[in-house]
Amino acid sequence: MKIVSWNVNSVRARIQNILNYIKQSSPDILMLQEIKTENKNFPVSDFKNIGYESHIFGQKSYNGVAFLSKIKFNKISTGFINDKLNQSRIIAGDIKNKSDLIKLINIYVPNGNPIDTEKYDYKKIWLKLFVLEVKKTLLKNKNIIIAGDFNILPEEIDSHDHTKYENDALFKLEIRKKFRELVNLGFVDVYRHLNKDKQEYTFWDYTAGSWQKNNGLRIDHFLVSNNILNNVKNIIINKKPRSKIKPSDHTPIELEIS
DNA sequence: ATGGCTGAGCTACTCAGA
Repeated sequence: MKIVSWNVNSVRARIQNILNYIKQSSPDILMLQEIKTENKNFPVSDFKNIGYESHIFGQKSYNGVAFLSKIKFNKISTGFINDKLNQSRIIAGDIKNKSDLIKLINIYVPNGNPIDTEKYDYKKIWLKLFVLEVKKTLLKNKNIIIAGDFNILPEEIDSHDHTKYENDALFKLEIRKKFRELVNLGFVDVYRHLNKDKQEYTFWDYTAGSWQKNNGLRIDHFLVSNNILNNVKNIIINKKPRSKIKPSDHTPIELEIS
């Protein structure tokens, strides 16, 4: 089964790129972040026409997450944490994989910049609530996949120049500690697990020729719980969509499980 | 390079992104 996570930076502005990507890559499940639209304006029929059901947690202008899926989802929920600002940042649902029931949690973590503002406090509180809720969820289901735009650079190797990010909400030590805390509940950062020293990115800023210079960041991640780590076959950062006309600033990360 | 693009909402310009 192929499960993909992609921050598309507006589902409506990106519809043709997304449809092209799906036709080439044919994921079983596509987890979208930053759809930037309300449920009623989500292009459900465009995806239905190529065989995908939509499960949407939208918001006007900002944020918003969704699942596109060829397979059936159960128990879709949009209230995973009590988001203090009522922003649409998490959608979760259960899927059947052979005899396993797997909970998929699709997240768009707050950016948190600049760090001397309430935006940074919101990111910290959000992460705290999220870690607490994942810990509770693990007691009920040991099979969990968390994927999405984490807005966290886990280590120095995950950016083109970590010295520029020491006082950035993506790389502040206390934020990276929250990421470690989440992993230490019993997860594996799949990309880093299978690529110990490789320096690849999932995001390149639109400005300053970042893409051309490969000045990127690895901030989109797949965390798989230890119980299903043996099911992981492969993980790939697919850079092709970032090279297209009118791209998202993020590119898809693709997980293959058995 | 001290935010240099981009999208949404709206229809001039701000907010947000990372």
